[in-house]
Amino acid sequence: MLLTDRQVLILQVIVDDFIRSAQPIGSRSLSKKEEITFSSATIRNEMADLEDLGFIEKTHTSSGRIPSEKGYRYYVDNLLLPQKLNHSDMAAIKSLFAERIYELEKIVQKSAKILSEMTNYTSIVLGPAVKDNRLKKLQIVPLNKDTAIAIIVTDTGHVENRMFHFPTSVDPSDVEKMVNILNERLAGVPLTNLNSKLYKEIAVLLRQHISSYDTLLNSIADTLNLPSHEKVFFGGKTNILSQPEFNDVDKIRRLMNMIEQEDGLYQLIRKNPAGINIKIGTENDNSAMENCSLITATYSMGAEKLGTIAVLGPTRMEYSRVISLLQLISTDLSKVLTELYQNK
Amino acid sequence: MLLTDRQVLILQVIVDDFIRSAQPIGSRSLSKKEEITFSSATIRNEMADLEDLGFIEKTHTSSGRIPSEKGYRYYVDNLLLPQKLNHSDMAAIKSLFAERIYELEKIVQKSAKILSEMTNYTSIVLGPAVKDNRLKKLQIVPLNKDTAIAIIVTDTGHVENRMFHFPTSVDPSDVEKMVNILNERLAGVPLTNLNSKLYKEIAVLLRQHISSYDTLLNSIADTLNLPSHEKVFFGGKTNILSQPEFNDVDKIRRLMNMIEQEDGLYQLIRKNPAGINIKIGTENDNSAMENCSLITATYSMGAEKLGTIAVLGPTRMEYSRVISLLQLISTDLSKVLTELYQNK
DNA sequence: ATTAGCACTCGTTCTTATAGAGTGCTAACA
DNA sequence: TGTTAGCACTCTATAAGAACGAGTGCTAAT
Repeated sequence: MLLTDRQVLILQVIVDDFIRSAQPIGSRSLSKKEEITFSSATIRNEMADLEDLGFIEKTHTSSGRIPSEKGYRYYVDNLLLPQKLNHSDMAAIKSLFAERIYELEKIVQKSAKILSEMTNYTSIVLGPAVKDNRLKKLQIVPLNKDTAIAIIVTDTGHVENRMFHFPTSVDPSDVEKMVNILNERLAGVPLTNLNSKLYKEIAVLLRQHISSYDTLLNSIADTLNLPSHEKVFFGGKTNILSQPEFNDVDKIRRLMNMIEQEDGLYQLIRKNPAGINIKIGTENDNSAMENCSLITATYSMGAEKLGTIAVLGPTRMEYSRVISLLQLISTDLSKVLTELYQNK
Repeated sequence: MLLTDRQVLILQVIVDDFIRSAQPIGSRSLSKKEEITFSSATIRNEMADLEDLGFIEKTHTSSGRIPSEKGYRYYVDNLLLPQKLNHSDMAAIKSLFAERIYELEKIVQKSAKILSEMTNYTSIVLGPAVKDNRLKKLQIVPLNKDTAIAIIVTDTGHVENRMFHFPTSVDPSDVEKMVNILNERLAGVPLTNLNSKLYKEIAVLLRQHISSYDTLLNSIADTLNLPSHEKVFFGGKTNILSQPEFNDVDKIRRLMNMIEQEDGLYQLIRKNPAGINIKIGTENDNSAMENCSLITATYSMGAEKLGTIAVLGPTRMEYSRVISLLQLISTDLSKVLTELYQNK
C-alpha cells in the first residue's frame, strides 16, 4: 500500500496534468515530461500498479489514465505544495479588504464575489450566523391602528424586522411601556435565549404593568423567532458550467438544481469544522456532486466562529490555488471583522 | 396579408400542436386532426402560402412546419381563447392568498414560487418598489462609541438599515436631538425626496440646534440614499432548463448566465407598462432570449403600481394558461396588498 | 530492473446505405 | 376553379463498416 517514490512522482504528474488539460494521459506523453527519466514501458508497469491500488483509472480499455477520487485524496493529503499567489491576486484581495465597508453582510458578499472571479469556480458563503448575537435594542414602530413593525438590532449591527397585527383595543401607551420593559430586561441576551427568557421571567413582570398583555406578548414572542439558518451568498453560480466536465445537459440540470435548492448545499457546507476542509466527489454524499469537490474555510470574529466560505469546482480543481486563496481570504475576512466589531 | 378562415384554422392547429409536442408538424398528421376536413394536399398548399407570409417555417427542406415568431404573435393577438383554469389551480391560488401573511415581500415571494410551480416555467417578480413609499420613522441605534445603525421604516412597513461611523467627539444627546428633528420634519415625505429636503430645509434647522452637525448630517444623508432598484425574486430558476428546446449546453449556459446576471432581466421586465404584456423571442432584444417568451403583469396597491410579476418560458409556451394564471395572481395580489396596507 | 517491440483494444471520424417523414408539383376530378 | 391523388425528390436519423491513432499489456532482450 505504500507507494514508491517513482509511483508518487507519476501520480503527481498525472494529477497535475489532468487538472490542466482535462484529458486522460498516456504513458508515451508522460515519458516526454522533463521530470520523467524512464521509458514509457516502465511507466506502463507503474501505472498498472497504481491502477490496481486504486489511485488512477481508465475511461475505457485502451485509454490513458485519469486520477481516481482516491488519487485526488492522496494528492491533496500528501503532494500539495502551498502555491505562492501572484502579486495581482494578492493585491486584489488586499484592496478588497482595504475598502471601508461597514456592513457585515456586504463584506461577506464581496468576498464571495471576488473568490469566484479569481478561481472561475462557484463560491458559496454562509453566514454570518446571527443566533449567537446578543440583543442590542428592540423597537416597535406603529404603522396604523392595528399594525406595527417590530425591529430587532443585535450587537453586531444585524437588523431583523417583522410586521405584526394586534387588536385595536390595545392601548398605545401600553405598547411603549412594554418595549421599555423588554429593552431593560433583554438587552445583552443571546438571540437564541430570548424566547425562553421572555416567558420565564418577563411575562410575570408584564402582567403587573400592562392590561391586555397576553395578546401583545404572543405577537412579540412570534416576532422574536428569528431565522435559524444563516444566509447563503453565491458568487459565479454559472462559472462551474463552463468546465468541460459539464458538457452534458443532464449533469448541468442536476447541479443547477442542487445549487438552486440551497438547502442541500447548506447542509453540506455547514457541517465542516474550523479551518480548511476538502471534500472530493462522493465524499460529499450527494449524487449531484459526483464530479465536484468542495473546499471550505471558516471565518470568525475574535474567537467566535461566524461562518463558512467555500468553493465548489470540478474534482479536477486547482486545489493548491483555491486553498491558498481561501486561506488568505478567510484570515483577512476574520481580521477585518474582528477589528470592526470586537471593540464593543 | 389577410388570412382566410382556413389558413387561420391551420395556423391555430399548428401552434397548438407544437406547443404540446415540440415537434414539427406535417400535412399528413394535420389532416388526421378532427377539426380538419380537407386533404393533406390542400394543407400543403395552404402551408406553402402561410410560409410565404412568414407565419410558419421549416426546420429543413423536407420537414414539417413550426410556428415562426410572427406566427406566435398572430396566435397571441388573435387566436387566444382565455382558458378556464381548473379547480385545483384556482384553489391553490385562493389558499395562498387566504393565508395571513403580513410582510409585503413574503407575499410577493410566495406568489413567484407558486407561479413557477403551476407553470413549470421560471417566474420572476419585481418589487415592490420602495421609492414611492413615504418615511414613517427614522431611528438610530448606537452600537458603540463611534458606530450606529440608522433604520428607516416606510409607510408600507418596509425597513431599510445602514451602518455608519461618526467621530467620537459627537455628543450622544446631539444625535438624539437630530433624530427628533428629522422625524418631525421628514415623516410622510416620499423617500426619493428625502435627500433634497434634508439639505434644503433641514440643514439650516440643524445648524441652530446641534454643535457638530455637519459630520452627522453627511452620515445621515448617505444613509438615506436608498437602493433605486426594486428587488428581484425568482421561482423555479431551473424549470425552464427541462424544456426540450434547451437540450443544448451552450443555450443553457447563455440563459443561466443571463438569469444570474439579473440586471438584463430586470431591464427587460421593468419597462413593461401596466397590464399583461407578451414579448416573443427576439422581441425581447436579447440574444439569450432568442427561444424564450416573457409574459409580464403588473400588480398595484390601490391605484399605485407597485411591481411586476413575470413568467419566462420557451417561445413554445402555454400562452393561454400562463396568461390566465398571471391575470388571476396579479389581481389577487393587488387585492390583498390593497386591503392590507391601504387603510392607513 | 528496465526497455524495445508487437499484437490487440477501443474510441473517433468518415463514408455509405437504408428507411421514413414530409414536401412540391402535376394532372385528374367535381 | 378549388380540391385531391399520385409521385419524384429531399433531407434527417440511424446503423453499419472501414481506417486511423492513441494507448495498453505482455514478452523477450538487454
